[in-house]
Order: sequence, then C-alpha cells, then structure tokens
Amino acid sequence: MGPMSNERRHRATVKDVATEAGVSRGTVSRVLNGQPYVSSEARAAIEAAIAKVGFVPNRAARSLVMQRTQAIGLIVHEPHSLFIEDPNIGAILLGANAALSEADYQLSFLIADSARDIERLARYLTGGLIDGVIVVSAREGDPITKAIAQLDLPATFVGHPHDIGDAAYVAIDNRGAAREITRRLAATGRQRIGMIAAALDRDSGADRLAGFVDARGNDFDPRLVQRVPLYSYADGQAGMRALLETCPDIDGVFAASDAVAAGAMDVLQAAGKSIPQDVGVVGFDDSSWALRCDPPLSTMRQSANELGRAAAESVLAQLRGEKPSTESRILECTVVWRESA
Amino acid sequence: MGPMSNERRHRATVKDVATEAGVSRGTVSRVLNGQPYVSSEARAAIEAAIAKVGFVPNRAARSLVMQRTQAIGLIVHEPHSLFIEDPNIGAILLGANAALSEADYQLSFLIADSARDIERLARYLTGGLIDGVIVVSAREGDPITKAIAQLDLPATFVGHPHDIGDAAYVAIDNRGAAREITRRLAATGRQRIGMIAAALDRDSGADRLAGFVDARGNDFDPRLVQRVPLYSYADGQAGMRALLETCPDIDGVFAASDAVAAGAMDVLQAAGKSIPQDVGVVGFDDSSWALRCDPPLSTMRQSANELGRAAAESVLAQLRGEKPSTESRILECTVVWRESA
DNA sequence: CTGAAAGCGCTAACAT
DNA sequence: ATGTTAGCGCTTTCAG
Repeated sequence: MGPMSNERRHRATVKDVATEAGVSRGTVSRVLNGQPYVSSEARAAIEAAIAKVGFVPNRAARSLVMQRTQAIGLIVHEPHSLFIEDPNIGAILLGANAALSEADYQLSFLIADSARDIERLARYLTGGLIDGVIVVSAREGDPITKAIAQLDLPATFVGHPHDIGDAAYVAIDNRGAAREITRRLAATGRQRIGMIAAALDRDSGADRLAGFVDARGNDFDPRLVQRVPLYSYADGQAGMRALLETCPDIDGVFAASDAVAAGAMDVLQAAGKSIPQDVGVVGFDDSSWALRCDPPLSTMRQSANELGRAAAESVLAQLRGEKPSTESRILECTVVWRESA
Repeated sequence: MGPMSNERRHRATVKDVATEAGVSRGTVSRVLNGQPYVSSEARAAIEAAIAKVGFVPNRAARSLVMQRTQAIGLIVHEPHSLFIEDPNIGAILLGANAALSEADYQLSFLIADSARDIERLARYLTGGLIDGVIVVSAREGDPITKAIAQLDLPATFVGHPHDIGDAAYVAIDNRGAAREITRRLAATGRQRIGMIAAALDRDSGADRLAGFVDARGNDFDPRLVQRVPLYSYADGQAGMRALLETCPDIDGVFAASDAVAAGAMDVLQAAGKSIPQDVGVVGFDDSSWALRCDPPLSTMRQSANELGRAAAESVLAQLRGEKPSTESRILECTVVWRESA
C-alpha cells in the first residue's frame, strides 16, 4: 500500500533529490554532510526534496568513497554457554550499543567460539566493513589480539590482558576491589577465609585472586584457595565442595563472581552451615544473582554497562584521531553490603 | 612488523591481483565469484596472486554493485534489563549467528528500546545495509512490524503476533505445550491449580494462558490466574503472593516461565509451603533457572537456539527467492520432569 | 575463455 | 555558493 510498490527496486538517489530540488548532486551531498557554503534556499529546497522522494542515503556507496563504514564490531570470545549465563556480557553489549547509537554508529556483534570462527573473524575484520572493534574477554595470548594488532585496526579492550601492548582498554581495578571486599569480609571477624578463584586465564580472574592474596597478607593460606575454570554457578558448587573438604570449619568465602557465590552458598547450606552465622560469603559483580541469593549476597558492584559505554567511546575517540585518555580507563567499583556476610 | 606498515592505507584491490596474475579485472572477479569459463591456468595464477598480495575483497564495493550486503539484522524489541535476564534471547541470538555464519552472512544486532530507537532502526533498515531481518519478541501492533511491511524487507519473526499477516515466522506451539504441562501437573493429583501468566502482550504469553485454560476445562477458575507484566523473577514473586492471598490452599502452580517459577517457589517456601508436597510448581523454557531451583524445576523445554537457527534459515531461504516452508515453522517442545511437581 | 568498458550511489576536489 | 567531474572497488554486459 506504499506510494510505490517497488520501493526496494528503485530507491531514490542523490540524483533524484538533485533533480527534484533543481540543484546539482554536489550541493545535495553538501547538505547531507552538513557542510557550510550552502544557501538557505538551496538547503530548504533540498530538504523538501529529500522528504518528498523519500531519500535515504545508500551506506555502501558512502562507505566505498569515504573508506569508512560507521560500524563498530564487538567481539565476544567466549564459549557460547557462558555468553548466555554471564549477565556482564549482556550489559557490556547494551552499554556499548547505547553509546554507539548516539554517535550514529552501528554495532556489529561478532562472536568467536571455535578456531574456525576466529579465522572467519580475522577475514571479516580485514574486509573493511568495520571501522574499529571492542574486544570483550580476551585471554592472555589470544589469537584475536594478534590479528587486531597486525591489522592495526582501532580497538579497545574490555579488561587488560597483559599482552595487548599499548592498546587502549577500559577496565575496573579487579585487584583493588578484591582486596577491599576481602578486607571487609575479614572485618566481620572471620578467621579462616577461603577463596573460590575462577577464570584465571583472564586478567579479571587472576587479578581478583591477587587482590585476595594481598588482603590476607600474613594470614594467607594457599590451601584455602580453590581454582575453578569458569565464573559459573556449577563451578561455584564444585569449588565450595573442595574447600569444605580441605577445611570443614571455614568461616568466610570470597567467591570470584556472584554466580560462583550462589553455587557456594547452596553447597554450604546443604552441608548444614548457616549464612552468615557460620560462614560469611561475598561475591563479585552485583549481578541479578546477588538478590536472588538467600540471604541476599554482599558483593562488589561493577557497572558492566558503563564499561561497554566507555569502551565504545574509546574506539570513537581513536577514530577521531584522539589518543585515548589514560584517566578514564579505570572505572569505579563499590561495595554493596547485604546479609550474606 | 607486517610486510607493509600501511596495510590499511592501501589494501590490495582486484586490479592489483589482475596485474600480478597478468589477467584482467574481469577474470579475477569471475574467479572470486566461482563462475565457470575460466581456464585452469588463469585460475591458478589468480589464486597465487591473491595469496601473494593478501587480497581481501572490499565488501562495500561489492555491496554497492550487487545491491546486497551479506548481512542480516536481528532486532530485539525489549526493555534493556530483560534482554540481560532472559536466557532465551541470548540463545536465539547465538543460534541465528551460527546459521548465518555458516552461510557466510554477518549478523548485525539491533536493539530497540525507546521510541527514538525505533525511528533510528527504521532508517537503518532502509539504508540498504541489511538484506533481511529476524525479529525477536515483537508485540501485537508493534511499529517495527509495520515498518518492515512497508519496506517489504525479507523478514522472519520469532513467535507469531497475529498482525504480521502472511510474513514468515518460526515459533513453538506455546498453547499446546502449556496445555500439556498443565495436564501433567494435574495428573499428580492437584486440585486447586493456578497460573502466573506473564507477558500477555506477546503471543507467547497469551498462548500459554490459553493452553492453561484449555487444560483446566471445566475446572478452570479465573480467580486462580494472576497476570504479571514480565517473564521475570520479581514478577513471579509478586504473582505468587497475590495467588496465595486469593487461595491460601492452592496446591499447583503453572508459571509462565522458569524465572517466574523461581520467584513463585521462593515465595511459597517463605510462606512455609513445601514443594512438591504441599504445592507442585511447573515452569516453562528449561532455562538455567530450572536447575538452580530447589527442588529442581519441572518444566517445558524449548530450544531457543534452534529457534534462532530456524529463523536465520528462513530469512536466507527468502533471500534465495524460496517460499518459506510451512512445515518447519513450528518447533517441538518436550516436558522435562524433575522434582518440583 | 577473456578483455574492455560501463556503472552501482556517493563524495570531494576543482572550477566557476 | 554551486555545478562539474573524477573516481572509491567491484561486478557484469558485450565484444572478441
């Protein structure tokens, strides 16, 4: 029922607008790109013509000549299942999308799971469809990191694996935050405090463990650290079982994430421990898991949404030729103290 | 340290390959597109040249001339928070991405939250950057539905709002599935079975309620239905509280989703009811919530991942000019019976 | 089987 | 301030 049934077959072009407005294509282009030196009459005529013929610029054509696409990739390098379970990734995605869309950039979501994906991804990045990338959850020695460096594509990492060289990144101070919440837990009078450390192949995981070690200082007992692969509920359960075996009278647990904490709490309660009376538990993230725990979880709040937004802004800044500022790289975290410790 | 430091400045083009191989650009193009009528010598020379100069086709240029982009949009029309909490959306996204990437299509993720987003989206869709779209969680009377119809852009809906006309869709039989699990719950000997119905502005929510009504038949009691806005844990709690108030001796609950069921279970247990002895609870989705419940939740499994994959394949089929097949539109669900009922 | 040439829709000099 | 023109990198007739 539209004005023309074959809208997609012959969409209006700059030329149509120019003819309609009685000017040349160059002038239309100038208006389109907000350039100066256009008379107000011409501008008005062109704007009317655009509306009349229903003109929408063809981005492929524009990309071709401008050598940029107005699109930013967001790479998530993560096993599929975790992507679904980890609320941080969703929040990062949303935050980045919001910032990009304000700047009229399109977010293109790229997921790498298999080796085959990575290869495809590398080709894609080279294809010129993307002006820059945000890389979420890269590991140390990640092939994606290398591919990006080789392409010298504007990129910002979320988190800071140590091998990204001087590439831009945004992150939270995982180590400092872990130190802080561990101390806070110790301040409730706990003596035998353990940690379920996860994702040690990523900086976030490794740094949270380092912060825990810092905070324990002379009280640090390596037997009270259990290492598990993922920030997941199931690994939280497994880690807690192991910890209980090593130290049945453990009275404090720092779980590397809220999901891990939830698993740990369930195991503790099944073992007849009451929380926080017998054991204090703290998590990390302040994700939706935290309020779902019983009792509600004390945890460290990080704004994954802000992280995504900051990463997007960093890429955009690079695109404008700015050096990403050092100050805004580290975002704040705050302790959220509830009832689990 | 690459072969040339200015790779991005001057990337190899078809012309470079042609020169290197000693043929014309036309022949190179034929090889690139796997067309016949190219001598094997020419083909070999060109392939060698491509490898040598590190040629990667410029997609913008190709898009411009071919009038297609090899990219498919996936529109999620959902409040931000729900996107993060709803595991189905993540799974749909991953399923669609997998199918598209196998076909060498890029998934472009589009999120609509505000009215402003919708307008931007409509412009984007018109921009020619997208060959087709997958629409997730459209509502009845959704402006996005109209925009797509007007553009006559190849589209496939996940779910089937009644106002999408003869547009393609993939879905599960929410009504049949709800009927089935309600009957299964009744078969455990429950008398006073209620439902927490959610998201009634979407076909999935409305159909699950209809299935419940079907199953209850003459036993249906409208006072035992509580309507809540979202498929969320918090709404599950709220719904359950209301239900307990209306009918303190309720002995069965069908929750419209697992998250809703989890909220309901927590409220029931806080009210001193034991599950499944006093009250049987069933959910819907078989998401990660289900196993996290205590006792584990009996629920209806739907494969959101398959849904995403099927939607992608449907769009791809439309792009090839095929009529989407009617048979594969409805995907199977299966009851997963655990201990909550 | 292959080369030459036209053009996709747009922007960006270069004139005027 | 505006029109003209030359491409951006690719595919695709059309000749040969």
